[in-house]
Amino acid sequence: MGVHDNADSKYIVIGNSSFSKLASKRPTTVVFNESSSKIQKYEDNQQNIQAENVDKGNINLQQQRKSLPVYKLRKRLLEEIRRNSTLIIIGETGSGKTTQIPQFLLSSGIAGSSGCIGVTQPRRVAAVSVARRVASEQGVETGKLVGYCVRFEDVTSSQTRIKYLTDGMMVREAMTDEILSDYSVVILDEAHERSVQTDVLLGVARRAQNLRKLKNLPPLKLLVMSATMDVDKFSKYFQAPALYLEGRQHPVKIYHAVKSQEDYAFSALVTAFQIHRDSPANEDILVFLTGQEEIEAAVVSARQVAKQLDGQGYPPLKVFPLYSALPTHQQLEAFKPSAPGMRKLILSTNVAETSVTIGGIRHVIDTGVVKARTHHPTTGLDVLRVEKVSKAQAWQRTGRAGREAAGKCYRTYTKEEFERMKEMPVPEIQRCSLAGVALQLLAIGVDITTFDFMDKPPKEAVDVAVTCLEKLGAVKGSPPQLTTLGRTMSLFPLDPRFTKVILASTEHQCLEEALTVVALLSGESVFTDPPAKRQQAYVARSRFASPEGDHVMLLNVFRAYSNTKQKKAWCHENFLHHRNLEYAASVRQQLAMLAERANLEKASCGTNTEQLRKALLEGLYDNLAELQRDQTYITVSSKQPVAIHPSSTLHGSKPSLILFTEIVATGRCYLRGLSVIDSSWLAEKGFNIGKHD
DNA sequence: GATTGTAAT
Repeated sequence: MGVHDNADSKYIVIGNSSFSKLASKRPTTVVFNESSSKIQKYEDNQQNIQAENVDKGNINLQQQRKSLPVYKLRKRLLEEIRRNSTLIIIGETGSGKTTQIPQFLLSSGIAGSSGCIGVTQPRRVAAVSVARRVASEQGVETGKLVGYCVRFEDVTSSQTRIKYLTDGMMVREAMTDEILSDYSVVILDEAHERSVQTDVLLGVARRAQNLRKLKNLPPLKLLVMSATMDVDKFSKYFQAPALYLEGRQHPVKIYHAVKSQEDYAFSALVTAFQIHRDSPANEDILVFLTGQEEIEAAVVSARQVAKQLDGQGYPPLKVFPLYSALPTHQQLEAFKPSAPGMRKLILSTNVAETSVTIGGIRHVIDTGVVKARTHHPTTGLDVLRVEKVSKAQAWQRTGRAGREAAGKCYRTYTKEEFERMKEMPVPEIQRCSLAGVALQLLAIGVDITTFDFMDKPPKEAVDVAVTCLEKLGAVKGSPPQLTTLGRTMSLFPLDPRFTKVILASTEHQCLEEALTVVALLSGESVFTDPPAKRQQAYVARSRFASPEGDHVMLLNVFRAYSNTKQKKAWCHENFLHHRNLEYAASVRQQLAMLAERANLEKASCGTNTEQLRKALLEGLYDNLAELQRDQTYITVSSKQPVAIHPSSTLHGSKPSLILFTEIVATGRCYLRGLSVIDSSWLAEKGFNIGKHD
C-alpha cells in the first residue's frame, strides 16, 4: 500500500508548483460579480482553420457576401470614400470590411481602371487566407485578379487589381518606389495592432500621398481600418473623418473577481473547474496565461484534477496547451473540435488573442497579464517580464468567447483593477531597437530623426540606432545619409548587424556558414524543449554541441539537417523544430540570392569554424562579455552583470571572452546565442577591451 | 547554476 495507492496522495507529486494548493482540495472558489459594462468594440478578422471549414458548406458565396453588415452600408461607404482622400474606418468583428471593401472599390470604379488596391495585414496567414477567400468570391484563380504577396511567396500577376500583402512587404516596396506608384488605393488593415511595420507604413503612405499631390500625379486614396479605441488618434494624425461599421458578434457577459487574487494562474484554474462543474458539455474554455513553463505546469495540474473528477458525472475534460513555440502538430490538437459530450480546456499565451482562433470557445478566463518585451536603448538590454494587459487587450480576450454564440468572460481581477489598466498597450515602435527601421526609412528617403511617427519612439532609441548604423558604415553625415554599403545593407531583410556579418564574412572566406547561421538566428529557435523530456532533449542536442559555442552548434545542426532525407522523423528524434528549420532554410535561400546579387564571393570555411566566429565579430562587436576574477561575467560595453543562459551549450563552461546574439533580462540578465572569442582578434581589429589585470 | 510573449522583411 504505497503512497500512490491512495487516491488523494497522487496529487502530492505535483510538488513545487503553486497548483498543489488546487490538488489538495482546499475549498477554494473565486467569486465573480457580473459586470455592468457592455462589451466594447474590438477588432478581429483573422481567417483561420475553423472559418475555412465553415465556408466549405455549399452556401452561395454571393448570398453570404450580401448578408455581411458592411453590405448594407455600401452606398454610404462609397460616397465617403469618394469624398475623402483619406478615411478612417472603424470596423467591428465580423463586419466583412477586409474582404468586401476592396471588392466594392473595384466594382464601383473608385480604384480607377488601372492600379492596384493594396490591403496590408500584420500577419502572413491573414494576407494569404483573405486573398484566397476574395479570389473565390470573385470566381477567379488566386494570383490573377486577386492575389497576395508575402515573404517567399508572390502570388500576383500583371492582371492583379486587389493585392493583399503584409505591411512589411509594402514597406519593402516603398524602398524602391517611395510614392507607391503601383497603387491607386492603399488600405492599412488592423492598424490598431500597431506593429512596427504598420507604424512605419502609416507615415510612409501618408508621405506618398502628399508627394503624389505635390508632383501632380494620380492621387493615392488611403483607408485606415482600425478598432474603436484608437479612432481619435488616427483621425488626428491623418486629419481625416472616421466611419463606423457595425459588426456581427455575439454578446459576452463579463464577470470580475470580487476580491483581488494573489495567484492569477491558480485562480484561473479554480475558475476553470467552477465553469466545468456548472456548464453544459461542449462549451469549451480558453484561459490566457503568460508563458510556456507556466502553461505546461498548469496543464499538468489541470489534467490531474480532471482525472480525479473522472466518473463523477462531469463531462470528460481534455486539456491542451497552446503557445507559438509548440510544434505544429501539437497546436493542431487544440484546434480539433471536441467530441459531443466532451469539453476542451485550452491554456494559451496571447497567441489566442489575435493570431489564431479556436472554435467552440464559450468561456474565456482572462488573468489580466501578458509577457511583454521592452528594449532599453541606452543599455542595449531587452527586458521580458509579466505585465498587466491594457483595457484594449482585455476586450480583445473577452471577444474570444463570443465568436460562435453568446459567451462569458471571467476576469480574475477586480473591476477596480480593470479600471486602473492603461487604455492601450505601448506601441511596439516605442519598445524595440530601431536600427533596422532607421535603415529602411533612409532607403525610402526619410530621415528617422525627423520622421513624423504617430507615436514618436524615445529620442535615445533613435540616436542609438543612427550611431549603430554609423559604426557599421551604413550611414554618415548629419542629417544621416545612406552610404553605398548602407544601400546594399538595406536590401537584406535582417537586423543591420546581421547583414554586416554576412557582408564581412567574405573577408574570412565563410559566406556559406555566415548565411546559415544568420538565417537560423533571424528565426525562432530550432530546438524543441518539451518540459517532460528535458533530459532526453539535452542528450539529443549534445551530439551537435561545440566547445566553440552556440553558433557553431547551429551550423552543425543545419549541416546535419541538410544531409538528411527523412527530415521530419529526424527532427523528432533529435528534438529539433522541423517547421523552424524549414523556415530557416527558406531564409537562407533568400539571403544567398541577395548575396549573389551583391556579388559576394562564395566561400566556405569547412571545418575551420574559427573564421565564422571572426565574421560574427564584424557585426556583433558591441555584444561582448568578459569573465571577471570572481568567475562572473560583465558586458564589455556597459559593464552590466550578466550570466550565460542555461540553454546555451557554453552554460557551465567559463571562456574568458564571449560574443552574444541577444541579451534578455528575465529572472536574471541572460546572454543567449554565444560564441567563444579570442581577445587577440580584437587587437587585430583595433578594438580595445579593458582587461582587469 | 538553472530557462525563451507575439508577429514580420
